[in-house]
Amino acid sequence: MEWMKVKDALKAPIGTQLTVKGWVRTRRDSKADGGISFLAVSDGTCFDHIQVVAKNTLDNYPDEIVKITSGCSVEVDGELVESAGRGQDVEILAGAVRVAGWVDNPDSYPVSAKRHSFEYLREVAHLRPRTNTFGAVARVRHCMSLAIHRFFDQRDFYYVHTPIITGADCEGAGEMFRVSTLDLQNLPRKPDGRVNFDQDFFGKESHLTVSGQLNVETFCLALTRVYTFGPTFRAENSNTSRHLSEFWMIEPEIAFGDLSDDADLAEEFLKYIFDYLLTRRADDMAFFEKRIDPGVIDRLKHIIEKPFLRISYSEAVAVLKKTKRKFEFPVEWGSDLQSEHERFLTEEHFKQPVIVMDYPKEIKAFYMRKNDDGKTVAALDVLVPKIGEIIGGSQREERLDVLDDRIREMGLNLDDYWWYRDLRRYGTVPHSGFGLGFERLIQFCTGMANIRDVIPFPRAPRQAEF
RNA sequence: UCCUCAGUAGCUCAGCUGGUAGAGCGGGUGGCUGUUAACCACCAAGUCGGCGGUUCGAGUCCGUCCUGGGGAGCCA
Repeated sequence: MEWMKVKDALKAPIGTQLTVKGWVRTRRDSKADGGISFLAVSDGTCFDHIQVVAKNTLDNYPDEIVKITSGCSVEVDGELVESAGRGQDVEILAGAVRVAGWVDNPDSYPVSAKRHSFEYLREVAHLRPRTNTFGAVARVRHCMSLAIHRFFDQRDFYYVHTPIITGADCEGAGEMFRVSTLDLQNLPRKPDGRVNFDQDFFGKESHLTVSGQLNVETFCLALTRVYTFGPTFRAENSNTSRHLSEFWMIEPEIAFGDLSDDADLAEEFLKYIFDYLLTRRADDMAFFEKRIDPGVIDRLKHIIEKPFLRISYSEAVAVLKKTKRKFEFPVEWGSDLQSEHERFLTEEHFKQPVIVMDYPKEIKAFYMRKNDDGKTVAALDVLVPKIGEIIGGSQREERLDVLDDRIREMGLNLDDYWWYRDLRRYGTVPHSGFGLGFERLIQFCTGMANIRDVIPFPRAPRQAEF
């Protein structure tokens, strides 16, 4: 008999002879006709499980089937039939049920058939994929990854694998994890007492990357349109529902593109991937809508349907200063917009996604292109309801002399950026890009409150068990 | 890192002003039922986060450490 995944079995014609394999969610018994057991079997290929009907005529009924508990793995041969009960359209009338793996101690099975808190499930991260929520999150993550790659592929972007280990301590995007093979108990020293990194694996200090942007720019200025999508690391001791020590980031970069092109790309990107998600994972999204975050589907549709408004930072500040609404943090030209300001703009004032452009140069990174006014840089933030900033991007400074001034202004060392500066010496062009955190994207489109629940194995301060 | 709340059966929690522990779910057994958040009865299960202190006596009070949640900062 053909092994069918549950997602296909649920749609197969009545009468199909098939085998399904998976894990039992629940077993319910009836005494009718001398005994019938109902097994809810899930293989994770879709949100729903399939019901298996096992009758007492099966030879292992009394010895095995009635002892099956949540978590047991089974292989079932049988026929797909119309369900004689309510609650499902089809079910499998079993001809054979083989138990592949028992549950050692059903009394203490960590993900028993009951409600569990997310906090608890984090402690059993190896078993939580078997729950409705984490199965759905895993499928949504996959779907969104695919959507991102398809979006870029269809638009002639090449996927560039930027390095995980970096010797360039450049970006200043927070604390970095050191990569070293030196013996911590016996560090080689220089005469002045400092650690001698000449003897380290790479012959210099090295760290885990905090961004692939600088590297991907090099390929942008050769392949025209590129993107990275990979893990990034921050050693910040920040313990919140929106931060991880290890997370995934998407960073496209376009040559011969200015800030306006960048904004176009960001808007088209978000609309595409959310539409793809709603189309392809309707089952999981219905679950998130019903059980996790009512309203999440409307928020996504809102982004798909509404045009993104574009305003300057200065205009945004003017709007915020004019409103009667009280904020915890004051609004002043020159300081960064707080989350409450961003949400006010997109949720209450404009009631649509907003792209804020041209921020004061003091609050933005050195590589962002200086505008003619001398006060602002060509940066953009895409603001959406519920979370505020979802994307941050900029046009990069392509003029070597201006870039050098900015590096010096920020107190950085020109030599550290020698290869980055070379890009401005050899065939420089205007180029732009943006970045977004993949897990925050998944949080947004599932409504999951804690970022540790949208990545399979979260890494956070004091948390790397699995 | 700071502020704040919490840590009691496998899980979620209750336990008033200190007198040596209880419920629901889950699990087991039996009854009933084409079951599906099933229902009814019974049973098992906890050195009350660790260490120290106050007290005749601490789950309950004090100190400290560990762990987790929420918020802040930082940011993606």
